[in-house]
Amino acid sequence: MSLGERKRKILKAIIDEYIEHGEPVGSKVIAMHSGLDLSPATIRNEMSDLENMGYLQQPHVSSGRIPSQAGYRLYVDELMNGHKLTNTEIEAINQGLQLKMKELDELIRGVSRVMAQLTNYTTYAVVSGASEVCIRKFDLMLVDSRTVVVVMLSSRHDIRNTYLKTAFPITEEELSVLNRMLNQLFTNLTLDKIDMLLVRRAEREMGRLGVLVPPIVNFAAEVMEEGAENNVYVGGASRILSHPEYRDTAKAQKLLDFISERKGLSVADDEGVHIAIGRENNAEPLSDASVVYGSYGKGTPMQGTLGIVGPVRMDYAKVAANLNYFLTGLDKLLRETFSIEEE
Amino acid sequence: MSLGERKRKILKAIIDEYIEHGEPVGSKVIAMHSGLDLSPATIRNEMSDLENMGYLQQPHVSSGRIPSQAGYRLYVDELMNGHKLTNTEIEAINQGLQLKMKELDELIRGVSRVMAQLTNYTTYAVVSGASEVCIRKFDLMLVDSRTVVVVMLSSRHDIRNTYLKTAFPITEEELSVLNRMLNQLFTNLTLDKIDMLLVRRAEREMGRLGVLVPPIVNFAAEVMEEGAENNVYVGGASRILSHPEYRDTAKAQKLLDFISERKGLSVADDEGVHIAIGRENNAEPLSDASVVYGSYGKGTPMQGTLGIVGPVRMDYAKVAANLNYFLTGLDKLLRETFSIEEE
DNA sequence: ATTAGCACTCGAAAGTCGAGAGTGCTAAAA
DNA sequence: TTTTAGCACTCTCGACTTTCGAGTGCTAAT
Repeated sequence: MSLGERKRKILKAIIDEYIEHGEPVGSKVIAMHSGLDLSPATIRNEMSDLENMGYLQQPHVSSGRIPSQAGYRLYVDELMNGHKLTNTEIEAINQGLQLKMKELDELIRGVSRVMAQLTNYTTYAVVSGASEVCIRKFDLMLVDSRTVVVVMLSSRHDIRNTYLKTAFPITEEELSVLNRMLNQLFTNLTLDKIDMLLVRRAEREMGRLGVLVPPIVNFAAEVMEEGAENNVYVGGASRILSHPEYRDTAKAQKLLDFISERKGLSVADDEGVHIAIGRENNAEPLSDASVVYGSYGKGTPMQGTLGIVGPVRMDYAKVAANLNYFLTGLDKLLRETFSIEEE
Repeated sequence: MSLGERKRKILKAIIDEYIEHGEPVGSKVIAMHSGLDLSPATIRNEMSDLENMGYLQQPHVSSGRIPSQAGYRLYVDELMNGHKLTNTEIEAINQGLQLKMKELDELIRGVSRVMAQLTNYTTYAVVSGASEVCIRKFDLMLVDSRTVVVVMLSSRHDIRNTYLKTAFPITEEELSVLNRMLNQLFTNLTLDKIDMLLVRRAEREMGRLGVLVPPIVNFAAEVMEEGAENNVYVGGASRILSHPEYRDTAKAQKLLDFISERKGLSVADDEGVHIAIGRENNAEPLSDASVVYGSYGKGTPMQGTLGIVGPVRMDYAKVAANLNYFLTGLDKLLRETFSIEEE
């Protein structure tokens, strides 16, 4: 059953109005401000129809209507205007993007923070785990004669480090031998290719520095394991507090806790911005929240999803437009960084 | 004017009771549960005195008393019982400490998270800036023929990295020359010792790899600058929401915003646990919050302060005991790591 | 010095009431 | 057939009142 043009216009006007003001909207306001030249009574009839069709609902009989989740869905799919980014927004996004490109491993953390600032909603970024993680490079540095810092670069472009203490002093020369050996034996191997035999062999070959091998390999294994998992960052957690639908602290906390759990957040792996409204999120704590999300960096080792979480009454047009622009920019930067040519 | 023993006992009983239940306490409860063998009427007289002395206050005339900030101060200084850590707490702390000792630069972030989990309050950790920061080591890695990762280790034991792209392919050999040169020229220099002449000279000497010198030195300068600043991490931001005094979202947000500002938080540099109650914090947004904080790692490059922020009605005994134990453990670990012997 | 007794105060919860916004329905107008 | 004016009706919201009870301060007796 498809809606007539007039019903669509009225529905759109109601939702626009409700998104802006957050209060049930009555027939009078729509009659006046919608541009349609109709009396409140006519609007009322149409509203009644829209309610029967499931697009609107009435908190109580003597109050205006608010959109149902189905109503929002239709709005998002077919009714809402594209939001034209303001210059301020564009500038803020561009600036946000430049911020952290220097330090790739901090990038995503920063991105989710910037996006939170931009939209005033809580955001999350999921860095997708890769199935085949390996260590690209080991690098050992001597801090003092008995302290070694091990830096390793994974195929996911994580750079991780760990400190090791030795019982005896070691020299730069010894260390560089160990360094070379680690890079020969343990780079570009996925976790399942590293077995105890290999570790033993390395240990034996290295003489007295052999004791360093197991802790280093262990740490490497940890890095690889973590690299295989999705990694989630949350930005602007406290921002949901500024929205009236989360005036109730318990509700706010439930949502925040769920997000901080870092599980069950929507992940995209195709182009474009996705919107999940209320119960469309298949997670109970999100049943009265909406998530706007999209994928970035597809094809690069840093691919992932950036999402914005807010109340169902959210300015979808604006948020989606912002996210879209942000994603496009981020994508471009990542492609340049990882030298992926457009085909 | 010093308090008689009986008044002290009554005051202690009142504050204990109030901390536990959060509601104004009346004379009856104290008469029954305080162990003192006195009638409510007597208690009332004493309470009246205590109010005149400024240790208690009455929300309204027909309600029980609550402690004033001065009352809490006295309680904290002289009245409260030491809290004996439970086995569960000890275990949780020990586990929390081991968690991240491997990765020093992640350590403090982790510490503040663990402490938040432990106490169910919002926490912060300030890593003190050092006045004389320098780069200890540079380390260059070739990711692919035109991408270099620069890793640098600062005297603050920050390990930071940045990605550089070159217009032309470079070899391992070239890179190791650059690496050696950077380590010779730019390590162990504070920021004020690095001038353009030095950079120019290095640039010239390096031939075609010279173009890499300025961005690397710039980044190093950034790292040094940041190392001179205090660095603040916040843990468990959403936890204040679980305390009834922050049922009011606006209030909660004001406090959270202040903490996230990362400025004006109390820093300690002597032994032991400090407690600042309400307006004792010299920051307006903290005027009805309390901060329990203490210093760790004194003498190591990672020294700083760990603090817990909560409502004035806080279980000081428990929080202080937990923090104290945590700080001691952390301190010990840091001293071992940085090989500082006890004198 | 302590305590029982009692009048008093005041906040919180429940109840009452009128105003106003908004509806649905009906009958007239277009 | 569609639209609209008119009107009775519903229900929330805020203001006001009432009731209840916890807790007090004071007085007089112990």
